[in-house]
Amino acid sequence: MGRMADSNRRTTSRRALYNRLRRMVLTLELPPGAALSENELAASLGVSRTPVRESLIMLAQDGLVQIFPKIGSFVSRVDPAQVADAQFLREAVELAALEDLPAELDPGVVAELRDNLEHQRGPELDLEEFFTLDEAFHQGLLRLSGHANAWTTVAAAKGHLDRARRLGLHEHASSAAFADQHTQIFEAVLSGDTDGARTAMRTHLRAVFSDIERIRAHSPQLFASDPGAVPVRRSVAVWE
Amino acid sequence: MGRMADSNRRTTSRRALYNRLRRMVLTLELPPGAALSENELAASLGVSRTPVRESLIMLAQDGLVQIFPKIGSFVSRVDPAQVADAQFLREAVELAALEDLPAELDPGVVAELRDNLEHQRGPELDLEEFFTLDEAFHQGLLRLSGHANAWTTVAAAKGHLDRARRLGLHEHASSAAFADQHTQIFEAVLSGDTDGARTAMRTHLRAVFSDIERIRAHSPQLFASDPGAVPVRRSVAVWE
DNA sequence: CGACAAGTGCTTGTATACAAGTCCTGCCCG
DNA sequence: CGGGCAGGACTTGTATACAAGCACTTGTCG
Repeated sequence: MGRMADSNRRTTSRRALYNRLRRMVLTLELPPGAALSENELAASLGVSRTPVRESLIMLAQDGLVQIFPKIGSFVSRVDPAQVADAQFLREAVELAALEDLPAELDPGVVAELRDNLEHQRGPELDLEEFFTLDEAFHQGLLRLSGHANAWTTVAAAKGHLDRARRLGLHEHASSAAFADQHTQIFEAVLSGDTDGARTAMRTHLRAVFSDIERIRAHSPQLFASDPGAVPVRRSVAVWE
Repeated sequence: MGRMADSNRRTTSRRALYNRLRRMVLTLELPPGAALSENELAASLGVSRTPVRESLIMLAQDGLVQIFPKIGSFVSRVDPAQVADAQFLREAVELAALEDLPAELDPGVVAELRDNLEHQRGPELDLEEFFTLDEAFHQGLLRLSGHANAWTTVAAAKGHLDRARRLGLHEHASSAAFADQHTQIFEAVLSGDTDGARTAMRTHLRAVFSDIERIRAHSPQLFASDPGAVPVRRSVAVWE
């Protein structure tokens, strides 16, 4: 997350573009490897190259876009190394948060989490909806431990991980299993069983991770083999 | 760390500026709160506004610079909340890494760490030198656990923490005490005493943190009180 | 027929001009 | 003397023009 760089009321078009493109990248609407032409984007969005270009630079800073000078800009492929890093980091942070839980849990957040879990069991659950709930659940746990802001830092480094997870959810909706794991974690937290919560969390996060490995074998073209490799320019390019 | 966004051989002037300004911000050569005029920078560096501006946008994305539209760009003040976040994150990651140490430690890295610690005890130690050694020491520990890359992610979020630490080191050189703590951690790692290493690490990191709190009371103007507050434009501005 | 080379169209990088907003200064008027 | 308002000097935001480089296409020559 860009950590709210400008922070001003007036929304500049660069910022709007950044948010929009970022969402499109994270939701895979812009798939890994997709070419992002500054000219095309500018024309289709009705602005000049400048704000487009600057928003791409911001996304590149997030690691979500790669800019090759004089060649082109591309949605970065999911980098397994970065996914692993983000996974390790996330596990470390979430487990540390569980160790840091106060004796008295914030009842508001607890209620919110309970509500969240109930929704997760909903029968007709859109993948995007589940993803949002999942995100909110984990963030809620961090808020319980008083480290809400740390989540935004983790979220910033989580771009590659999130895209990989989304790929996993797209392929086989295993949301029910994840919902069960969430419930297990939550109940351990409520009963004050820190060790149990940590174990359940570890199990959960590793399940997510192995899901990703499976996906990688299945759709290798979305992953980067050599991070330095330059994508070929769409020659005959089916592309739309 | 910008995670090497372009990754190409040819160094663009934007990238050079980014690296240069970034270093200046992190070393406090550009102190928190300093105004960064695109025009001034461009003129003094002999380039146009474009690369200057774009490098500032990258720094803003890192949270090291704040851009207020139509008002100005400023080196961001050290945000205590972000420092605390980075501290929590760092502790979580480094402790998790200690739990992840392999049975057989890489002898090359071990030798490197031993060498590093020896240098830390050097009599005439520049603050910058100590800081570099400190950084290398912690990174080395992460490499031992096989999570070298996770360090770069942590480093990216560590900007505010690092600047606060540097402030602390500037005020009273307590490097000797830190060197002792480093040695204690290292020896616990070598002897396979995971719990001892974790305890020592926790003690060490918290000592660093309390150092920061002390500095904040001492030099509050370098810290942000209200993160959303807009700096006043230098009116008569002593400024240089 | 094959290989090489100029050409063409794309890309991003940089420079510059202008637009729009903010803040301070100083004049003018009550 | 004090208040208000206009102007100017600064800021960043956006648009546009041109420069430089890469990749493919195509024509030409051996």
